[in-house]
Amino acid sequence: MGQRKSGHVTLHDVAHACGYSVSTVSIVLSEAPLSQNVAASTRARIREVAGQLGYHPDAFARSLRRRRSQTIGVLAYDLSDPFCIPIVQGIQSGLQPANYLPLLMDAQTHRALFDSYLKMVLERRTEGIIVIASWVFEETNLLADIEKNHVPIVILGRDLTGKKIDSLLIDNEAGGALALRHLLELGHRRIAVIRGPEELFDSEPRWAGIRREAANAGLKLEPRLVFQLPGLAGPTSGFEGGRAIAQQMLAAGLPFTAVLAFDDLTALGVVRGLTHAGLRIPDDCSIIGFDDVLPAVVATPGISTIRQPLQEMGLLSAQWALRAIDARHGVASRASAVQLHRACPQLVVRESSARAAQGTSRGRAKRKERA
Amino acid sequence: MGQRKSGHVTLHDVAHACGYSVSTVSIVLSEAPLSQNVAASTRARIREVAGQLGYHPDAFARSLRRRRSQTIGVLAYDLSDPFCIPIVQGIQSGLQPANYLPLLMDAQTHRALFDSYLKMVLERRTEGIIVIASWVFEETNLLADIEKNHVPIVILGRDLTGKKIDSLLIDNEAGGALALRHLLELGHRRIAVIRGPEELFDSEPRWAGIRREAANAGLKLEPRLVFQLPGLAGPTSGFEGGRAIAQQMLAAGLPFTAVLAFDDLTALGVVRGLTHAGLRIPDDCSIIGFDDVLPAVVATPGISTIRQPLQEMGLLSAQWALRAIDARHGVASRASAVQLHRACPQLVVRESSARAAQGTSRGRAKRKERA
DNA sequence: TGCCCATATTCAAACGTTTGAACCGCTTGA
DNA sequence: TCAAGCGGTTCAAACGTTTGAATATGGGCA
Repeated sequence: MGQRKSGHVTLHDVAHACGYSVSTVSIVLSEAPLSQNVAASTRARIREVAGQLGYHPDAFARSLRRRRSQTIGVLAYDLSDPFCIPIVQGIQSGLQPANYLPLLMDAQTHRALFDSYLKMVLERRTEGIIVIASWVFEETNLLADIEKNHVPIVILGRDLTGKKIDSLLIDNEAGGALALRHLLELGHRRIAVIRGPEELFDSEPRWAGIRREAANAGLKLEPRLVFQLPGLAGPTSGFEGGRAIAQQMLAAGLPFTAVLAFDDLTALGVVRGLTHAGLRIPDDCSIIGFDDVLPAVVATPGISTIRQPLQEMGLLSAQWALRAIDARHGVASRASAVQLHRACPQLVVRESSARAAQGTSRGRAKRKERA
Repeated sequence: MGQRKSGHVTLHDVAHACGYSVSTVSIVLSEAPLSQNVAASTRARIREVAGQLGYHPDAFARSLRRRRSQTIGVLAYDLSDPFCIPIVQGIQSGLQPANYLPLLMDAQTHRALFDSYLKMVLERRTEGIIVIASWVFEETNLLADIEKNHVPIVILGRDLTGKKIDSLLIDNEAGGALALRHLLELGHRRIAVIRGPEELFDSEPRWAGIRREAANAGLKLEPRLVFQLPGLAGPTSGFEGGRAIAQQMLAAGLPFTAVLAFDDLTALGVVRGLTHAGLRIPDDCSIIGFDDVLPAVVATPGISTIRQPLQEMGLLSAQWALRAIDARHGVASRASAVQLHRACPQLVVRESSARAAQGTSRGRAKRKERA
């Protein structure tokens, strides 16, 4: 039919087919302000022909000319972590109304991939970048390039306001405290804690919150019941770590009635480890996780956890990015200060936590206090 | 510094800064064949300046000129389904070596979103489209537009070869048979089956495989123990469905020692339902799922399941797409016939399936044969 | 008749690249 | 001495849009 060198239908094709000039066709199809001056009959005719030919405007040419890509880059450190998904969905729903498209990239925890994607994002002229919680992000020297190219960034999952980057994260300290308080309120005093891996930013403040809450309650945490997850590697490393630590816990020979795990996958690992050792959850031991990801919902027993409002956080990050873009184009007030949002964690009680064993009506007789 | 109207550093800026023409700079930085003719000192100088300025080529301008977007669109029906993630990763790793980038979009099961994304994909001139298993895809009239614009499509998760679309899917029939065979080999005869929702393409052949295997083994499936999942809505609808059906199963009053669930989330729902009714898995009842998604791995007991090689399938789909693109550019042999690949399902035995209750050494005494 | 206004349409330049062809100054073999 | 060749660099046109300025057409009004 009317196609030219490239396989695509162009404005030129449509113009040729209906006898008007490229300009007119462009004005009509892009609904430019000028299109009010175009005769209604012409408009109709052009639209009709465009439809017949299956015309879709070329985003490259358009973006090149308009200098807007209508795209923002989303860099996830690992999509296979169920943690990322709700965030991505939130971002998407935040972008949708503004007709922006997320350019989603999964670094799969590979540093090299991360860098190369960051470069691609820059090349594709995304008007903003949202980074989902990445270890090493700040080291990368691409950050300088990003600044040179004036692309606004939002980071989700850690505080980089010190580097003048808008940051959004959960209030880890409050979350840690909330988790411990829940266990305390259920009457637990002998509580094992699994701290997060050292290279993860969340680990420290979460642990601080736990200690604070313990201090408030006059509880002294037994140091031998405090464990530390090894570094992360792969999506199930939290699970494996939790499982291994559960065994260590039992081997330690100290009594405990509850475990506060760093996150949900770790909690699920603990469930596995303790269950295999013959304990029952929550009758013999309560467990609480963190994040509230899908596996925590569908496991049995359902895992009590501290919920991160991931979707809301994603949404907000998208809105921030859009605002920053507007500012760059002079729409909104320019040069507002760098922002920080600490999302509020929320306790979700499911089946993995229950009153401490002694004197409970619900629990069956404890069969083994420990291995 | 040297920036011009757009906030970005352009070839022109670099040329200006180092005193060479735009052409030379382009030739050097894009490593065109001609760059061998450029003096080594010039090359070095240009690279140096480009680096200093933080130059990144504008993908729009480049793609416009080269008529290659180096991008393929990936349309997932719902990213929050853990099923999608390994596929996406597979696609990504298949695209990586060819330096193609996936433009990932999550339709979130919304028909309207799906259409608008499809349109965007077309506008962004992705050179190919991979669709992950979508109910209604074939209905959409955009399909005609896609054809008009000559963009190769691959669909993952159903057979659309009838519409001349390359298709990749699991051998559902073999998978269903495999699942049943596993239960039979463990000595189960009273087996409940949960069929998939009607609108899902996988449901029917999977059920056919089950019936075939049953017939082979001379087993007659009890019709009152065959259930049907209601239509899907949301990521946890499979779980909720399985849970509800587990209760119906018990209420039916018929003995059964195993459940063959449509997928893993359904299986997890069944675990929840039966566990709450006081049964133990697998001692009192074996359960097998389908897919092998993350929650099935980290649940306790781990869910025995039929694994789909999702990552491999994703990888293959990417390779197909790339091949089709090559063909369009005359590199590979043109016009090969439409392709179909049925991936081979694989049994993964975990903890949710065990020998049938009677006469087993492993199982504890069955406490309730049924509710 | 000439002038202005409104309406409907087109011109042409730009966006930032890539690339075939052209150019320039030198050497070199005939 | 000259044509040919070559290394190194630049010209200029194109890719498909958008858009401010320009054009053509036709009244209406003085």
